[in-house]
Amino acid sequence: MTLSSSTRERLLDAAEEIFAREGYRAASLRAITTRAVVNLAAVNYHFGSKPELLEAVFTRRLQAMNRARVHGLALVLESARAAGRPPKARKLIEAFVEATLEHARSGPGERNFMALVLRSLSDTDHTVKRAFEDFMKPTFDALRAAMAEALPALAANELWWRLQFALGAMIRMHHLALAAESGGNNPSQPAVAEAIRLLTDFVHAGLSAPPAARSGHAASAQGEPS
Amino acid sequence: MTLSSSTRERLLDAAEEIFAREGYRAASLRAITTRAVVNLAAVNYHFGSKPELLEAVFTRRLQAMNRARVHGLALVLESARAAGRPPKARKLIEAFVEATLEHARSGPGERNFMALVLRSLSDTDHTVKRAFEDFMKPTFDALRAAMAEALPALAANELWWRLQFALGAMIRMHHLALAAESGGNNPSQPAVAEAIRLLTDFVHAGLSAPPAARSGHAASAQGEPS
DNA sequence: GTCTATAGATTGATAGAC
DNA sequence: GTCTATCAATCTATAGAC
Repeated sequence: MTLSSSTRERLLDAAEEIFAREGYRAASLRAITTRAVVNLAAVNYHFGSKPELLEAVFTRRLQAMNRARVHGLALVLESARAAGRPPKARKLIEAFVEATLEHARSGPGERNFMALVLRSLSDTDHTVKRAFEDFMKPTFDALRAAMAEALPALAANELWWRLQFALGAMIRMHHLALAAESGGNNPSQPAVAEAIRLLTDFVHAGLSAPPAARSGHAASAQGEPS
Repeated sequence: MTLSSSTRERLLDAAEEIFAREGYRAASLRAITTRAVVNLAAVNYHFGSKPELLEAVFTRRLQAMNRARVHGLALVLESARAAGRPPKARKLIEAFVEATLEHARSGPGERNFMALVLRSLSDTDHTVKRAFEDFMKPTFDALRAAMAEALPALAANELWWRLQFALGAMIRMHHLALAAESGGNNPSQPAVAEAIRLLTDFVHAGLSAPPAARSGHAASAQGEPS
């Protein structure tokens, strides 16, 4: 933890790291302030409370992260439009996955933040859920809109679910990569690069599979609530 | 919480439920003993400590759950062998997913336990990780062995990753179903049934996609450590 | 803005009567 | 086996000196 930055930022860095490693609930303000080499009372002075500190950690990096992903999608859409043809599903997946990983590796802070995001995806703590609620949505919507152009044959409901499955596969890869990384046994960089390629293949095949034959009730055509 | 069962079992039931809902760390022994209508000191008397209580919760249902899944796979393998042909990947997926869901719905206790398993998959707490460590492995190995017969063209490494992606998709479906279920807005039973069918389609397409063209280094042919 | 000191609540665990 | 009572540790948050 560099002492050159302000107390406020050192607190955000330390919180990001410890929330990611220990989880929101298990992380104590004492551990965070100690890591930040800052007085315990500074949290209350600068942020007010522990929940507000978590919120500040999120808002600091969310914009940049989502912008990187949506930008990656936009590039693919643009070049497809310029060529007068629909975008390719595979290109969109690659853009999304690569933008995410590239951003997550752009610095140590971003790396910690990615770990925190991953954790938060399955954290059921009330505070975490609320702070994280609107995070995936704009990005997911952008992905869905782009993918709808690439796969016009899919019903809205079917596309929604397939994208959720794709997200699940992607999240699992991140989990395994992160666990191997911090778990001591180094999976070596090439293995991760290989995994990304395998992920793209898998997800692409799943998304591009022929639409399910409608077996009766078409009532499930509308998207999910959330 | 029925009062007809023993103190020990009422504690296990209550712990299962509250660990699943609040998470291991956030769940207090007071909340658990209150729910079980049992004295606070009973936890220490019957199990010794909080970690040991968690372990007892796991071991109570693990066997039955994994047996149901492995049995589902075995049935498919058997009938394929009887017919003298390799098993179908789709049948294996269906068997695995259905055995899991069927078991998870076989009773209120099993339902809670499934929620706890889901939580534990991404819990980074030391105690939870240790208690959960060897849980997925035997089942995953059975799935991998069966699937290797169905998809002999895939390299071991590639099959390993694809199965992990498939698991990720499955886990995500469970997460969404569970969140919708406990989140008030009822996704209606048919929607979940539809999701299972869509999941099977997605996963099957991903698993059965043609093997990746080996792009140079064949060093990644061995399976992952864990 | 940063510090010390501490309030106030909650936790896991246990001693000892019954 | 079950109870009451309580210890010791830990937590978030805050009051008030500097």
